[in-house]
Amino acid sequence: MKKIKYFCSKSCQVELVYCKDTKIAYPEHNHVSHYIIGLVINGKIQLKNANQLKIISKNDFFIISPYATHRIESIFGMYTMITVCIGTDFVKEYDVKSALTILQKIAGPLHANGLITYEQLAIISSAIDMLFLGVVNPEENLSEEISAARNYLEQAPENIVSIEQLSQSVFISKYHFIREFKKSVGLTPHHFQIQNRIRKAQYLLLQNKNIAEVALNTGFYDQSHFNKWFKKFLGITPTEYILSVSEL
DNA sequence: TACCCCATACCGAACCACTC
DNA sequence: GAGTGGTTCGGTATGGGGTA
Repeated sequence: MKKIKYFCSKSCQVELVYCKDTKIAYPEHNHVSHYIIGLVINGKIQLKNANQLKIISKNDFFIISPYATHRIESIFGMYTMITVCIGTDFVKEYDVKSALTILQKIAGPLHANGLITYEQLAIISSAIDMLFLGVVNPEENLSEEISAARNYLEQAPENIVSIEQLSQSVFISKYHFIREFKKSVGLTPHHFQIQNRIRKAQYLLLQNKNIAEVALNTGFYDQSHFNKWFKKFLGITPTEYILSVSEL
């Protein structure tokens, strides 16, 4: 089995990522429209979330709300982890039973192959339960200006737009804009834009578009730069990503 | 397709000044 | 003191070239 395996639905509303014996670190980022449930299968990771550092050990789980900026570091060596990403729309439109059915469909074979235990499956299920019970609520505390800029970068990350243009569009100075954006969103405008470009690229790659085409359609200058950022955010190259994806 | 290298432009953190 | 604008400068993303 490959070190990273992605399982996702056509709509990308439910996605499972299995990272096996890896040291991949994920830089500061957030997920704009997904809840994240992570479970450490083996080893330990360090999670920085809401300015708190936490050590997540074997069989510990964590839940990340949409827009919550976080970072994962592998300071304790190799780790194995399962991450379940559930779209906010999915949580609104479906019930916990639907989510657990999908989980069973994906994780069943992993369990059958001895990659996760029954207990670990149960931990993920209870975390999904918590999500649907509304225990986890995303915090939103944005000014109108920052919200508008964030929406723009979310909806059209491929557009080439400078910080200056962006700040002018919301009628505040660029210096103040960068400060306020980072304070509210957790990432600088540029990082947030790149992150959303990578998300869009993931989606386009699943539509069988070729890598060079995806690079250009997501606002990157060329494939070389696209590859660099893709690997920085996901730990693997676009080709490795395509090879590691199984659709449900 | 996946990397690497390097010069240049741009971003953003830190600091300071100004206004209220 | 808080909020905001301006400046500086180091870091890094970009642009453009290359090789395997």
